[in-house]
Formats: sequence, structure tokens, C-alpha cells
Amino acid sequence: METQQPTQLAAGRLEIRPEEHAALVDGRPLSLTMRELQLLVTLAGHPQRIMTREELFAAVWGSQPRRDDRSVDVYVSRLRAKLGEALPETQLIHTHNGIGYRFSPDG
Amino acid sequence: METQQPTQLAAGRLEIRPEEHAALVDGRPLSLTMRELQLLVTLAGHPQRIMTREELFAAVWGSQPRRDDRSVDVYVSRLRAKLGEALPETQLIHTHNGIGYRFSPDG
DNA sequence: CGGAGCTGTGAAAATCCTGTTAACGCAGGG
DNA sequence: CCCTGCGTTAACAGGATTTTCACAGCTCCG
Repeated sequence: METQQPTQLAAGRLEIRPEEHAALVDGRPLSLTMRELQLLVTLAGHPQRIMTREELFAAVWGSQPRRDDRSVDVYVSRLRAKLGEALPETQLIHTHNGIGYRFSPDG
Repeated sequence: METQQPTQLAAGRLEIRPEEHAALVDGRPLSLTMRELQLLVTLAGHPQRIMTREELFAAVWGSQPRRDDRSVDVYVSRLRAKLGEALPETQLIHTHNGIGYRFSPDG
């Protein structure tokens, strides 16, 4: 069981405070939904690591995804949209075809 | 225990003087009730911080809210109405779904 | 007493979030 | 070219949450 309680995660101008339910850019919180935040926390909690959809789903939804479930993709898309609004020209979440996604603190 | 006694809180045209039981817009006092003022002071005392209903209730009512208590929401609504009258086109209090509310000095 | 204002509560109305599906685009292979 | 596999995102319906309204009890005065 991999439980982690980082009080703070940082990635350039982005700062994540899981216990405060907040993801800040320049000190200003983004309005993320619960799911979006959980997903971001999970990804950012494992920087530079390629995480499979299964891993992500398990961490955020707490169960196994159905076959052909696209929830993770949809939420990554929503998350990217909001991050992109606050941090244009920055690509924090990278796609790894056929595998999953990876969070890179440095763009 | 986090007690603070700021003699003054400012947010653009809004000025709050807790010890004088007053909230002013352009020097003109708003007529807020006790609860509304306490709520505003609490929120404004933690700018940009997402505060849960529990935190807010504890700070303003001095106890734990019942389950499914909507007092905080109702008072936020009343407070917004009065702030919105004095400062149209300004959104000082932001909702964070599933969590609580946040005060942002800059709209 | 009678009026005015504040409070908390319940419930309807409005808004937002979620999970799902499907359409679309892109790249690679045959 | 056409087909296929994969990722991205628009759209939608249902559910969950928040916002607002109405109301009844209280208190504070004149």
C-alpha cells in the first residue's frame, strides 16, 4: 500500500496543497473539481513517472476501471484545459501512447 | 489555535475594521449583521485560502455544525448580496464545490 | 403590546460535477 | 489511399451541491 502525505508539491509556479484541497498558481487557487484535484495530486505526487490509466484510476476512483473506460482521459483533458489557462505555454502533463500519462514539473 | 487581531483588512475599495465592527466601501459602512460581519472578517482574514464550512462555522458560530447544516451557505449568500450591492461587478467570495468558500481581495 | 430586524431551518430553484458516449483528428501499416 | 488504433474533447443526462426564498421564533426597543 503506497500512502503518501506530502504537505506540499511544487512545480514551477504551480503549488499543490492536498490537505487544503488547493492547487495554486502564483498563490491563487485554481478552481478544480474534486476529481481534477485528486488526479493532479496523484500525477504530481509521482513526478517524471509514467503512470498507467489503471494506476491513476485506482488512486483517484479507488477501484478498477471498466474495460475501455475513458474517465482518466477525459479528466486529464479537463485538467489540462484549466492548467493551460493559468499557465499558458506550459505542458505539465505528457501523454505516453499506449501506456498512460506523466507529470513533469519542468514543462 | 489560530487567533488573529488584524486592526484592518483591505480588499480594493473594501475596508474591514473588526475592532470597530465595521466594513466600509469607499468609507461608507455597509449594514451587516453580526453574523455577516463575522463571516466576512473570517473569510477576509484568510485571503486566497479555501476555507471549509466546518472552519467557517467554527470561527463564526464557535461550535461544530450539525450534519447538513446550511447556515454558512445562507450567510454567504446574504453577505454576497450586500457586497454585490455596494460593489457591483466584483466577486470577492468564491465557491469551491464540495469544499467551501474562498475570499479573494482582487475580485 | 406592536414593529423592526436578526436567526436558523426547510425546501424549491439554479448551478455545477460526473461518468459515458460518440465524433473527430492524427499517425502508422498494409 | 483506406483502415485501424489511440487519444482528445464536445455533448449530454442524471445526480449532487449550492443558492435563494419564505417563514416562524426571538429580541430589542418605543
